[in-house]
Parts: sequence; structure tokens; C-alpha cells
Amino acid sequence: MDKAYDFAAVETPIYKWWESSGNFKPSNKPGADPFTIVMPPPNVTGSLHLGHALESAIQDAMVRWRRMQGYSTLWLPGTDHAGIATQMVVERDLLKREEITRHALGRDKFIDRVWEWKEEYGGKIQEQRKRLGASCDWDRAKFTMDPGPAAAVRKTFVSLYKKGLIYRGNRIVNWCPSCRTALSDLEVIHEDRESALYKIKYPIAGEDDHVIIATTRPETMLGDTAVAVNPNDDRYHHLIGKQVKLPLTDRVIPIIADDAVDLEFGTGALKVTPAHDPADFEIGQRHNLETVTVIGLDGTMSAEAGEYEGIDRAKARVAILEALDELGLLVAEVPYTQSISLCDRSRDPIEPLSSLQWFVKEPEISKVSRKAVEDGEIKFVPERFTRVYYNWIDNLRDWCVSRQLWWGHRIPVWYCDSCGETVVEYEDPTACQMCGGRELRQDEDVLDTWFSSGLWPLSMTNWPDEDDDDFKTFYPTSVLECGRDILFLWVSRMITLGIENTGKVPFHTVYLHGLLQDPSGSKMSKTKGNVIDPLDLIETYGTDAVRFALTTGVAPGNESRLSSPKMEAGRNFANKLWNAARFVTSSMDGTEDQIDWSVCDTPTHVEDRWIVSRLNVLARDLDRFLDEYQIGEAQKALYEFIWSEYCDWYLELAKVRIRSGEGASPLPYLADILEKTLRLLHPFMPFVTEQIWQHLNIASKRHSRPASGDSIMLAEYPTTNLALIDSDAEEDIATLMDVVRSIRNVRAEMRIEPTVRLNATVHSDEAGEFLADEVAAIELLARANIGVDGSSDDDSEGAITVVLRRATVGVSMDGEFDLSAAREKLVSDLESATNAHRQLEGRLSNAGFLAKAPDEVVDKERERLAETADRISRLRQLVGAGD
RNA sequence: GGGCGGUUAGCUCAGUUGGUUAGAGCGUCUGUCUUACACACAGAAGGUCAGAGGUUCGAGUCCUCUAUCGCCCA
Repeated sequence: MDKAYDFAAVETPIYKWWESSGNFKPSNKPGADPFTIVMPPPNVTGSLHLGHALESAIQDAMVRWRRMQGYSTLWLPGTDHAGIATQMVVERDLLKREEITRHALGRDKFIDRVWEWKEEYGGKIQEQRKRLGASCDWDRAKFTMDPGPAAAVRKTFVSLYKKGLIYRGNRIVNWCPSCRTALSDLEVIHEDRESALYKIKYPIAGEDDHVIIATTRPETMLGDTAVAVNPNDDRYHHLIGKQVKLPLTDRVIPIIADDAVDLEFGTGALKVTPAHDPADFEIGQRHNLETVTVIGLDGTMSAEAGEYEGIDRAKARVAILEALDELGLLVAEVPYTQSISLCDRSRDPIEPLSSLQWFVKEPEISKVSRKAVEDGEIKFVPERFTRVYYNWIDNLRDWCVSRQLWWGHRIPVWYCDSCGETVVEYEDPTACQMCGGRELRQDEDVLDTWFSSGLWPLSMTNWPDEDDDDFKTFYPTSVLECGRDILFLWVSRMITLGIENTGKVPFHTVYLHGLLQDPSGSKMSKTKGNVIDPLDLIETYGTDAVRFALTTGVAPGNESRLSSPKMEAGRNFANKLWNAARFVTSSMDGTEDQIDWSVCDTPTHVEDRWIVSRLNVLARDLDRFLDEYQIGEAQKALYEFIWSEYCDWYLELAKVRIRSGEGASPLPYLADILEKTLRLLHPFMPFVTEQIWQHLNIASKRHSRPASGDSIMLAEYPTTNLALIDSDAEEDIATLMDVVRSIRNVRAEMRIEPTVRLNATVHSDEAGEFLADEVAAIELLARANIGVDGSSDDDSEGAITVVLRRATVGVSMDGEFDLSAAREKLVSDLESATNAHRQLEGRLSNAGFLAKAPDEVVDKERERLAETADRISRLRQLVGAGD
């Protein structure tokens, strides 16, 4: 084995081996429960970013863990057609390379081009994801526009339509003039911007009076069809029913009363523009107002805007304000912070426009979704997202699903030119059901991309073919894991559509991870330029290190900052493990005959009993952590065990026996514990564990495990043997550590050269026998000559004495050292021990504590009291002896 | 306006049914190339767990309020 772990040399070949050996496929063993995850489908336009890396690390850990536990695991990958994003990318590409627009090309040819583009570049992310070690079944990969997923979309649309849960209607929608399509509420973001509130005088028709309205959008005034005031507003009571002359037009519009008008806002008089504001639209409906559309789909003023026709809406605002000012009608311009709506993709201001679109009655169909969560059929991790989810569900509005795009699932609706009938069928109709006419036109629009990704767990398991084996075996899936930012966009839609289509929830657990931030806590974004390419990180630190850095010590749902020290910690950890393995395998070299792994369940030597015990404690903790999806905590526990227990202590202790050749050989335990630890760690750091496991395999080739040719990824995940948790051994080794540390501490405090061998006496009645047995180990680790005295009395002169929990250690000093500091330490130790004693006595004399605290807690406190008393008496003796 | 969080060591964060003296990584300080590992080893310093009140035998952990920062929805 090399001196340092060379991840670059091992990762790619290992991945290829795993993939080609079919290890990523479900085992389908009889009796094996399925464990399924669908991977959130990345956009075909994208390239791998850290979010994908985080997602992969978490999902792969879950999947590998379950696979090793014997589940028939299936992790399903795929890609998303991402309507707007892809269409825009290909459009830009066409324009740049061939100077041709999609309209010039025509719909069919354009779509062909998008497919070509997709075939060429669309697989990029998933290829990159392999570098992360993702153990998904690539043969089952799907694309949201493949025939299977397309059938799921068609089936769902038709069924919703027939149930009256999807309808076409004229509504105010979020229109992006730049993307030229309607958007759902979730694709709109809000941003506060410095703007102005304009106060404009509207003259009353036929009177020498006026009303002043306040607006942030003067350019829409040309489309006003009323002025509204609150019926309880005394200021305007006399105007209700009268009419105003709409400036810059020759129209006359009524003054109406409506409760929706806020008395406090602006002047209390509201201009009503039903075509360009959702609230005004509702007022318009209530009062039967006319709808005048003055802004067109391209964001410029329409013919209704008269002389302003063709001018961009932003420029029209300026022109209109100027014109009003000239007429003396612009009364005031007040600075105002306005929340404006932007298209999530183009960042262009959204134009609320009334238009004919398809809507899903999401509030209606998601009632059952809420119930599924209430009933515990779906659990959120972390749990707090349950409340976030309810809050969303309870405030839902109809979901606009039609998009004025070419790339996507075309809406399966046909209109008959002869009789006007609407035909909605699963199979493409050839004739009108009503009149038999053959002049059928399919709806031009496509569906929101989230409509198809909302069906992902279904389409990935081959629904609507309910007889399909994958559907029968793997639906409902087990866990859905994704970023918390797509809880509403994606997760909630999957729940709703899954239940709607099959009556069954699509998954039982939703694990949401937080978002990644840069080291300063900013969100990573392309515009900020603080995006880190995970492939660069992998090149620098290795996949295992990156995975470790992304997930260790991170609580579910919490944001985490990524920084290079974290990456380094991961890389160092892999190297630490590598070197421990190097020590073990080289120690085994030539001694294979002595190594019999089969005895590792019955350790006799206290050091072996200790490490076996610690391993089982670890396995028990991991069991609980992983069961509760606490991946971050699980990895911390592994790190702690490997570094601070196995390497720092067990390995060092084992050297004594290896070098002397006396006593039971620690080699079987060194190897066995390492081997089990590798398996425990494998879900998180798959490559280094596999590589070492194979080395161990070679080093122990004459013996039973690991079996040659196998991969660690199919080895059994170690289970806990509670019988091997050995509190006596743990206490003894803890004492040994205390003794060693105390001597090391004296050396450091007294500035004694490492090469100088110290002389120390250890007194302990409780652990004297054990410590005597371990003299050689203590001597090596503390670099001291040790005498063990079975009594607790210490009579050494000229020594620094340290009082430990179960032992007193005296380190001899020759005359040149000033021991007064050591004395002071003893005095302060005595003081704090006395304080602790007083506190414990207080607690134990509290009747409430004795009556109400559990027995084991009380017992523990009693034990502590006794220990503290013992410590005090030993300290007193020393402090007194020196006077 | 409604909802959900954060505030714990210099920095970044863990701490999930309330129970010893609150932990880790990085950083800092002191030493060391001690034949697995300097991507390392040994030792040390560093916290009134944002503030106030409450529940409890016992609160970083539960409740209320306040301050402050952030996210989501309207």
C-alpha cells in the first residue's frame, strides 16, 4: 500500500467495476424488502453543481446502507425536460450558430432540434454524477418526455379533466413578457424595489370636482374601467355612483363602492384595471366591469392604448406621467418601496394579464394529501416541515398548468372546428365525438414541467401500467430526498398526484436537506460568481472527502456553509484510515497463520474487549442515527471512533503486544475491527472503504473473510451484539488513558524533552491489578518507567502527584524542578472537588430529587459522590503531606 | 400581514424523547519528523448555551415574552 491514499488512482476503476458487475440493481432476493428512492431529475440543460453533489451523497448513503442491510434496493435516476430553460437554451444556440429563430424554423423542426440537442448534451449531469459514486440503476434511467412518462402525463390529464379537476378559463395569470408564457405562482419571485406612488387627479364628469387616486402603475390607467372607494369611507360617500373622465382617453368610467378597497392606502380611491391586476379583476367580476387590455403579450402597449400603442410598458409609464403632468393632473409622486413580481427564470417583471389558460384545482385535490400527512402515512424529516407543508396546503390556489411553449408535453385537448366541441382523450382522437367532424385542432400549449415531474415516482416505476413488476414492487417508494426549496414545487405535487392517480402515497418519508452556502453564508449563484464546481473539488480532495465535507455534522434541513477546511478534514480522514489499514496489513504480513478471524467474538485480552465493546457501542449508535436519518451525526460517530479510539489508542496499545510477541495476538482484532469499521463507513465514503477492504482481502487471503471477488457494497452492514458491550473493560481502559495522559501532561507542563524517560509510580487499589498487567503498555505510551503500587497511599517525595478518578500517579522529579505550581494545582483541584462534593450532597439530600428522579440517575449521583469523596481524601493527604 | 427557523468556544457548526464537569472541525499557544499517517503525534488555553420570566427535583433542551438575523408565503 502507498504511503498516502491516492484517490485519483482508485475511484474511477472502482466505479466501473461496481457498475459493470450489476451491483446497482435490486437484488430481488426472496423475502428481501424493497427500498426505493427516485432521484430528483436534473434539468437536461444543467451541469453538475454542489446541490446535486449533496443530494447524491445523502441518497447514496441511504441506498448503500439499506443495500448492505439486505434490502432489495433501487435508486432510480432520470432527467427532466425543463420546458422553458431548455427551449431558451436551444433558441439561443440556434440564433447564435445559424442566425435562425424558432418561428422561422417552425414548431416541428424546432422540436426536432431540441431533441437533437438533448441527445447530445442532456446526459452530461448524470455522467458527472458517476464521479460522486452514485449507486443508481442507470439502466432504468428515464427522461420526462420518454413514452412512459408521457403516458403518465396523458393519463393523469385526461382523468383529472373527466373528474372536473382540470379546466380551462380566462383568468389573470402571471405573464412573463420575456419568456412569452404564463407561469404558475410558484415560478414568480418577489423583490422589494424602490419605486414611487403616484397621485393622479381624475375629473368628475359634468362637475367641477375631481377624485385623486393613488397608483404604483400609472401606465395601466388607460385600461381603467372604474374607480373604487370603500363604502365606509366618508370622504368619498358623495361620489359613489358618479362618473369620472379618464384622463388621456375619451372614456367615462363609474365610481363604485367595494369592501376590498383599503381606506388607509394611498388616497383611499383605487383605480380599477381588471385586465392587469388580480385584485382589480375580482372587483371587476363583482361589478360586471368591462375589461380593457392595454398591455400586450410582448410587454408593449396594445391598440387599446391609443397613441401609446407599441411602446414598451416601462417607457409608456414615463410618457404617461409626462402627459399627466402637462395637464396638471399629476398631483404627487411619493417615494415608495414596492414588492414587485419577477419571473424566476428571466427576472423580467411579471405582467398580470387576463388570458385563457388551463388550471388544476389543486386546493381541491390536495385535501387528501394533507390527510395522508396528518395520518402519518408520510413523515417529514426534519419534522418541522410538516407545519410548513400544512401552511402551504391551506393557502393553495388553482395551479396554472398551461405554458405557451413548444418544448414539453402538449396538452391532450382537441377542439372541433365544426361544432366547437372540446375533446380530451387518452388516445389521439381522429374525429369529433359530438359531430364526427375531422377538423380537430390540438391545443397549442404544453404543460408546466412540474406537471410531469409531479408524476415522477409513478412514471419511474412504469405507471400507468399497474401490472408492471417495477410498479408492483417499488411503488410506493421509500424515501424522497431533495432540497427544501422544492417542497411546494415538487414534493407536494408528487404527493397530490400520486394519491390522486393510485390512491397510494408516492413515498413514506420526505427528507429535506438545506441549501448550500459559500463560506461567508451567501447563497451560491451564477450571477454572484461564487459557485464551486464539485468536479474541481473532487479532483483536489477526492470524492469521499467531498461527500464527507458535504454531510458530516450537518443536521437535516439546515443550511450549511462549505469551505476548504471541511474538505481537508475529509481528505485527512480518508488518509488516516488508509494509514491505519497500512499498519494493519503490514503487521499481518507473513503472519497469516496466526490470524484467525473467527475468534473475534470472544475477546479475552482487556484491550481487545475494550475495542470490541466500543465497536458495538458505535454500531448501536449508528443504528439509531441512521434509523432517524441523522446522517451527519452518524458520520461524526464514525470519525470519532476511527480516529480517537481505534487509531489513537487501540492501534498504539496493540503495538506493545505485536512487538513483544507476548500474550494473545491483537492482530485478529486489529483486522476484524478495521474490517467491520470499513463496512460501517462504506455508505458515506464508498471508495476508500472499498479499496482498503480489497487490500485487507489480499492480506488475509488464506482466511474466510472478506471473500475474494466480492465488493464491500454487498457485504452485510454490521449489526450490534449487545453482549459484547463490556463496561468493565471500558472503565479499565479509561483508567489506563487517565494514567497515560497524566504523565504526558506532566512532561508537557514541566517542559521535559520527549526523549527523557520519566519515572512514575501509579497507586490504585481499585485498578491496581489491571494497571500492573498493563505496565508495558503504559510505559510505551507515556514514555516512562512505571511502578504500580496496589495501595492508594502516596509517599513519594520530590514528585509531581496527580489525583485521578481511580488512581494516583506520582511522577518523580529531580531537584532542579520547581514543584510549587504542581502544589497549587493540587490545592485548586481539592477546592473544585470539594465544591462538586457539596453540590452532590445537596442534590442527594433533596427529597424531591430522591423521590422523582429515576433510580439509575440517583445511583449515578451516589457513585459520583463516593468517587468525589475518595478523590478529596487522596488530595487532602497530598496537600497536607507537603506542608 | 401570515408561516418556519437561527442566535452554543475566535470562526463554522453538532447537541432529537430534560439527567454527570456542554462537544467536534478549523484557528490559537507549547512541544515533536516518536519506523501507519507532518493529510501526523502529544499537551494546553478558550463557553454566565442572545436576554428576561416560567414549568421542573433537575433546562442548551419544554412554555411565554423581548431583541436580533435569515428563509418561505401573500
